[in-house]
Amino acid sequence: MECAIDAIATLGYARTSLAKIAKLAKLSPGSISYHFGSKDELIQAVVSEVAKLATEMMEPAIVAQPTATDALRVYLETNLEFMGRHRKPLLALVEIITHARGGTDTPGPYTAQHELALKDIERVLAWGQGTGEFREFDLRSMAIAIRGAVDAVPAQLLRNPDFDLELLARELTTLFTIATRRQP
Amino acid sequence: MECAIDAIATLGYARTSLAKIAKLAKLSPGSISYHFGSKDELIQAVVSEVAKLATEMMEPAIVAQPTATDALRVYLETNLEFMGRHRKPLLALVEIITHARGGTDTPGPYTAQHELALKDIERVLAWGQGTGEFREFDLRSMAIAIRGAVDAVPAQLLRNPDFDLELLARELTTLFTIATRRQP
DNA sequence: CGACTTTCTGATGGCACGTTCAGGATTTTA
DNA sequence: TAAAATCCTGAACGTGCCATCAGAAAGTCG
Repeated sequence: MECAIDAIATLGYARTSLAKIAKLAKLSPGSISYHFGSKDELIQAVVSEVAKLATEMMEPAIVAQPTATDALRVYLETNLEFMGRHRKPLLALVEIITHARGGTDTPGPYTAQHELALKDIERVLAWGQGTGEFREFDLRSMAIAIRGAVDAVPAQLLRNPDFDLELLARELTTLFTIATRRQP
Repeated sequence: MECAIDAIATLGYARTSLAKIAKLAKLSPGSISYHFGSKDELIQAVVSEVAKLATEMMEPAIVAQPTATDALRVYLETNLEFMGRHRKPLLALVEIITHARGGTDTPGPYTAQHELALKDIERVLAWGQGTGEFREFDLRSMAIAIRGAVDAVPAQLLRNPDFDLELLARELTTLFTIATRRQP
């Protein structure tokens, strides 16, 4: 799985084959099929692992915040911090999620996950509107903007490895703090 | 090319083959190679066509605005309007851009295009900061947030065809108007 | 030490892909 | 209408892919 992450993050999803992963792991191609059954199961295993790692790192810090404004700030901070700390796993995850498409009919296996991420944000936003911290706005639209900003980061990271994540984290928190708060 | 757009938008980039496109166009596979030389050239032709269509539709309206605030608003409006009007071409374009990766070394053919898009936004933002309409913020960070929000839309559109683009356009313009303006 | 399970190998089959090509069909030109 | 240019076909080739499998290798246990 480590080598699979490495391969996907380096080569991209499309160019990653079991043979390439096997070479990285110094194994024969058949050996991977033996352990994981199929390529899809290997991919699924990688997704589960990284997603678990991410939520374990982020969720506790977020729900511990006293106000919605703080929760939103910590949401952005922990997300970007995770990207800095676990670059390769994250890039692999993004590669997989953006490239995996269900058949013509099936809705695709990871769209549900994205929907869940939006719902998480909406919950924080609804909280802030409930307490009066936030102004009135459409929950879904604001959630899309927030998640969109976060999802844009991996591409930047891929292009420029020296990208300043801390600066972006500060800017995004002030940006969305201003954009969500009740106006004076 | 029309059928190529249709195929990519419907099936996704990975599942689109020359054979599938040929079937849609009621042609034989060889015929496509005859006209375009290679698959890459066909893809390139699609990208050029759609990109030209997009810039022709959006750029004049944006540069005609008197203030940076207006320009930013129109930037968001025209972008989302284009997505509503030309859904399939846009989805195809996004599929291609996000899925095309250069070799391990080459930087990828379309990353430059994305960088250009960010630079365009930064120019508007710098204008607004120069005139004093906008507060001080990091240009790149704000541009990433804006572009990220716009780029998140196609995925939504794919998931929910009845998505309310006009509502989103209104919400995003107020969001970023508030986020960029000089504070009272 | 010998039997059993677990792990691995490397060749194999079947498949889809992009591309090529000789030749037939169609349209344009003279 | 005859010749020439253009367009198209459908089969063929080479490649890379995932999955399979008989058997070798390594580890485990009575």
